Amino acid sequence: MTSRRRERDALALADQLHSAAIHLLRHLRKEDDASGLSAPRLSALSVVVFGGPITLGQLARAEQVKPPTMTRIVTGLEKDGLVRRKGDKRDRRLTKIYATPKGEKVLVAGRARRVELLARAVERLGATELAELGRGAQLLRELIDSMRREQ
Amino acid sequence: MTSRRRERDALALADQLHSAAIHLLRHLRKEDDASGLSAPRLSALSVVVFGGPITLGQLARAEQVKPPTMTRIVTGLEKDGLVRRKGDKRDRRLTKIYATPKGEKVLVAGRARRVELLARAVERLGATELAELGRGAQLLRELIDSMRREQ
DNA sequence: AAGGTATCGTTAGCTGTGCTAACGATCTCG
DNA sequence: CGAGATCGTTAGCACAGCTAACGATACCTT
Repeated sequence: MTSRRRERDALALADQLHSAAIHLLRHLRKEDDASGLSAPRLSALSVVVFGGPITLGQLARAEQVKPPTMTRIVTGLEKDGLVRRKGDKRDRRLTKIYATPKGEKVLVAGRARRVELLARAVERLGATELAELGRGAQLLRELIDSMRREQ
Repeated sequence: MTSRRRERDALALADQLHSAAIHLLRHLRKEDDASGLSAPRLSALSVVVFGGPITLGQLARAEQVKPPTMTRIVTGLEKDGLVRRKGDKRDRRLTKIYATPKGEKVLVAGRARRVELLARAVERLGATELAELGRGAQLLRELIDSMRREQ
């Protein structure tokens, strides 16, 4: 029965991916700390910087988080001057989040520091492995997107 | 300069992996919650179940966490009857952690539920993509191991 | 044998992230 | 105008991560 085998493979792979994600983040968290930004803040700031002005609710959805959680993340970023809140003129229920110049700078610097460890490890790979891992990352992203759509 | 390009590729890849890990865990956390076990507890329980009796310190190192953190994780698992502490006869400073039968059962059930969402998504892949993603997962694990060995 | 040092696990206390419930403010639509 | 929907915030809970400090135990050197 080949479907049995497929299912077992899928389960084993899912488990490996889960475990890898946990351990990867534990390593990178140390680098995040060096920049003074936690992983969730860095991730949210990244969305704001690259996704332009965005409402808090949209940001929460983008980060797969409930609004109260995003409120505090944004508050933390704002306290550090990386982001600022601005009410929407049209709909005054909305809070738009803008990246400050400092926020953009810190993001770039933080990102470089954050991925340095991982990038150093990546650089030790051969060209073939680099391509294979890149393909894996792409597939993983697509997988996550498909999970989100299914929900 | 080809090294420039390599560096840029490595950085972009590191960034993708980081982002993917964050979003993957956010999705799976919902399934973890359904089993009553958080991701760190599930991960620690898994090590105990499959890694046999183990000291708290070894468990902390295996999970890339400081001892006080592991103390609380184990306390939570013990309170749920999934694990039990037992002093080592030889070296009475050590606390050995044992999985209970209930712990083993819960791990299996929790794991199945946890990876179901991810496995469903994985099963939608073609055979080629499945193999590619498997290769990516393997490389990622090796990458993490090499990061751990580095420092 | 004894005393100093090292190791192990725990406790205490801080920060940050996640949630739900409830609320006030605002918009929308009948 | 008023009822209901939507948005962000506040309050309060649980958990996970850390450092610092401590008691208990083991080890080692004298």
